[in-house]
Amino acid sequence: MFKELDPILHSQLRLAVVSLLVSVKEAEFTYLKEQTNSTAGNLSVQIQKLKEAGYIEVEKTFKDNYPQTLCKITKAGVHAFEKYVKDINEYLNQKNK
Amino acid sequence: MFKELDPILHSQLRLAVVSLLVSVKEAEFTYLKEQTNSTAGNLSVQIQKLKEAGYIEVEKTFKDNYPQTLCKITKAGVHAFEKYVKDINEYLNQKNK
DNA sequence: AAATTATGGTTTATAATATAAACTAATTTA
DNA sequence: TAAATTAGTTTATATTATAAACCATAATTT
Repeated sequence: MFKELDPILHSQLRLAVVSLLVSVKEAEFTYLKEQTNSTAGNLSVQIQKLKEAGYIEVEKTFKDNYPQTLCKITKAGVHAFEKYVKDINEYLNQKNK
Repeated sequence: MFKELDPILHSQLRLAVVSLLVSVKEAEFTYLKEQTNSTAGNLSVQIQKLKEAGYIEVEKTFKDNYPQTLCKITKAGVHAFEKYVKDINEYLNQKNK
């Protein structure tokens, strides 16, 4: 009845990041930091974990002389997100059947 | 944009328990254990936390000579659950606006 | 040009969490 | 009466999330 919730996504900040990347397709570190209201340290760690899980790709370049970390979601990331949405909805909707 | 997710409810087992109690209104420990596929230890701890948060009420009685732990949701619990559902939906729906 | 501040992060330390394992206490069964 | 079952609780541990501290380079100020 209650399916296991993907522990990679069942984390407030990682879920927010993936949620953003699903719609945006590509985003900078600073953009994600602003949108999620997170600290740089926390975001850095969670981006690493999402990368290790294969849910996002991270590209490090330079922009206007400053380092730039670009994140984009992978197919696995999209699939995992969609599954998470389905799974958690069984917890949220009264139609727990 | 992304609201804080109530840390009491943003936990797989506690969310499952509250989700059940919202519809069932009252349930035994053993019923919750079966429905959530949890271990007794884990469930015991999470029930304590939900009780401390004021989200559920716990009544301990005896039934057929065995101890029986009855849980029912409180008004605060219902409100918190409804808020959590609203809040996490902003993470789940692409209409992040 | 030296010192200071800002940018864009990473690494480390810590506190909180989730979970399983071990335990308790009473009851039932063999 | 010994073993197993029921219904939990407590304790220990491993994982997490998070903030604090740190690092390197660039830009700015004096």
